[in-house]
Amino acid sequence: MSSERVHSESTQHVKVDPRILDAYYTPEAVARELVSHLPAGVTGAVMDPTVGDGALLRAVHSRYEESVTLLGIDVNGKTVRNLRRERPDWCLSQADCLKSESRLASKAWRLARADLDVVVMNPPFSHRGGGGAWVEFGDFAGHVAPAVHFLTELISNLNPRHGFYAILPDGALRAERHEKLWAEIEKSFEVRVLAKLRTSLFAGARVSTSIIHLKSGRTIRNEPAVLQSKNNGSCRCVDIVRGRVPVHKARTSVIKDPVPFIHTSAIGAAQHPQSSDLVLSDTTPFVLISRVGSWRSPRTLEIGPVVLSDCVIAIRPTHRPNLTDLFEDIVEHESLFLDALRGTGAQYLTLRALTECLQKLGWQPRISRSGVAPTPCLCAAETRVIYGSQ
DNA sequence: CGTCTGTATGAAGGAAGAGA
DNA sequence: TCTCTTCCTTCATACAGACG
Repeated sequence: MSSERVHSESTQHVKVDPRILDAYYTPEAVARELVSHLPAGVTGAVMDPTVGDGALLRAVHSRYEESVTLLGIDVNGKTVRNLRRERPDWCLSQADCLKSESRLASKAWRLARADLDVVVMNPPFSHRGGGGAWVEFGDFAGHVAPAVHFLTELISNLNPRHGFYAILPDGALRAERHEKLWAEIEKSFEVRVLAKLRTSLFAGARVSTSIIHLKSGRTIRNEPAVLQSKNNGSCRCVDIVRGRVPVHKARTSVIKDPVPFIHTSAIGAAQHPQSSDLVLSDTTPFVLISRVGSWRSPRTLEIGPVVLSDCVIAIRPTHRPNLTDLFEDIVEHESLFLDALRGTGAQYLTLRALTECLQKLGWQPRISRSGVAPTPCLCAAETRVIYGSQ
């Protein structure tokens, strides 16, 4: 996972300077899983640019035995020296693959540039506090997480016949800041998620990860189909409102005039904590769903006002009689929302992902501010909305 | 008055770590 | 070991003050 890995037993993790990276080894089981996805006819060079204790290359060797040449690079000199003693037949170099001068000086990199079959990799993951690196790729320029930085450097400089097989955190694949970069990558690479890994595979970490494959060639995306949903011909506009009040603030606020506070654990069952910030209160009716954590059955809430926790999202139909239709649509197509829940750590639903889900169901969502009265919709349907006085 | 720069605030994404 | 809550970080926008 990390180019800062220290040689030791696999499956253990070693904390390095937390301002830089957490270092984890690739567990043998994960290495075998990744290698099982490689094609049968690999006969040339296979490279791991963050070789660490060599788990990935060992898995490659046990599958292809002597038919492949193994190249490994790691930024940590001690790691490379230890591995050289263990595996004198591998070509191992100490270099920083993120720096062109450093990698160009290494023998393993030069051999990989000349002729390469496959890259297997488990790059350093992003983590809290990491601002990321500035990356330029095609028309994309921006800050990306370390794992994505690594991947971008490699796909920009190597051309393996069978492509790149990488273990990446969900954040690397799903974060909105990477969205444009992936769109750019998919212009010239076929990108496939081969497997999703369990969150507990890396000892000491809780990360959602996947094995992905990038191969030269354009990805053809299927247009998302609009699913069948109830449509009575009326206005299908809905407001998406993300709650704004963190739980800890709700607890410490001064009581003025208690307003029900709605948190994930209280979906459908309003609580009365200490908060009463009427400015942040939202007008029902709406369908409540949780934003962070696992998917819970949505609930409708028809009596307001309420204060929404920042962990929940309210979906409010502009045409009030549509509340039941909206609720039933969400319940019926729950799998759509389950698929949209992603995250390296906890799972969460982004407003964009939610918007796409609702669009697939034939709704016309727009993102509204919490605590602000709903404005009439601009759709063609002739419906009038009256809130508050009903 | 318009522009530039610095600061405050808000919105949203996202991961650590507590607790079950 | 896994789930879920808490709340941190980043980015965007609004606002205020300095300056020409």
